[in-house]
Amino acid sequence: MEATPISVKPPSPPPPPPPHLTAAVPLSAVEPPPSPPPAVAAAPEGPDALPDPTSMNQLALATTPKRQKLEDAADGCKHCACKKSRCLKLYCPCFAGGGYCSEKCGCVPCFNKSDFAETVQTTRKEDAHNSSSSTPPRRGCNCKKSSCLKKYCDCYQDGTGCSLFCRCEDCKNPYGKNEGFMADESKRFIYTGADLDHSEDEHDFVVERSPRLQSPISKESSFQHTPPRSKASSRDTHLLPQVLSQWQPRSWQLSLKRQGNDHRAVDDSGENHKSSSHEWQLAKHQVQEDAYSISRCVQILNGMVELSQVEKSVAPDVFLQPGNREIFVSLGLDVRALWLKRKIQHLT
DNA sequence: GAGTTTGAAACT
DNA sequence: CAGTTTCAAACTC
Repeated sequence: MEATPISVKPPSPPPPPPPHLTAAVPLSAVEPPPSPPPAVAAAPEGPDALPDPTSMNQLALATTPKRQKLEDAADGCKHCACKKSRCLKLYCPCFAGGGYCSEKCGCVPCFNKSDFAETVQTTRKEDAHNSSSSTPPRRGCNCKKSSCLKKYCDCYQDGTGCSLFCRCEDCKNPYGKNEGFMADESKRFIYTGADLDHSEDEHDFVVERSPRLQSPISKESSFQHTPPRSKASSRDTHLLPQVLSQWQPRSWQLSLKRQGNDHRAVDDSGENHKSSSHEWQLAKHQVQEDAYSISRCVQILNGMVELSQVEKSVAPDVFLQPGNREIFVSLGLDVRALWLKRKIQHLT
């Protein structure tokens, strides 16, 4: 999610195109030329055609798709086909992706063009302004019926496994299930604190119910299978530990908020808050540390198709340096291999 | 190609 | 903030 340039859910609607604009430029004038039928994707479809995850990417690349997948083109346009949103709402993948629609889009009418840059900018600006800064960017999917087996699922579509950040139900993502492995004390702490009864003291909740905080990322059992991918997506970031340092699950925020409230409540005693805050910091630090563990790096390494066996055998030496581990994990998928190869060269 | 299903965004 | 509606893509037939 992605590096989400704009708010995912702005609370107020973007304004319609300014009257002067629409008056000066009739809708018909901004309608894109009839778009060619979407190029097609021969991706296997239907429940029976559940992809072999290991061959999925090759298959998608090698065959003519039955339906063109909305993915970034070179110009950043996703080739939408909006009809009602005027491409000024997040329904429009081009708008949501921060780019303009292109001539290849089939959208009508379209105001997400450089011709209407002012309108677009105003809309974005207001969206950003209206959106709550406390709302974390969406991470992972929220599938309920598709079992993460279809492209409705962002994770599946990106060829990534679901993570604990997903809220999917009955997850069967072939790239890696979200099995709710955090259904132990760690989960309660990290993820679903809000599910618990908070009528009791929050400090007890934090300290006593999470005696051993484990990293959701480093716990390898969370991902049943993560095959190599040929496609990288910004949305993959929901799997990356770096997210942990940038994003706090709602429950964390709630927890902190409550701690703040408790703070007022127990201000006189003081110590409780101080110690829980300390515990909190320790726990957070522990998560971040686990996220950059050697085992985590090796896990990522194993899934990298860009590296040879020899390189993979040497790469762990690079991870001996904690700084290297953090860089490696934090790097985007597209440059991770390049960076690692360079490091390996320095070693040898 | 039309109709249905799905999940996210927008709205109430 | 939960429930509903709207929207556009994915999917089925």
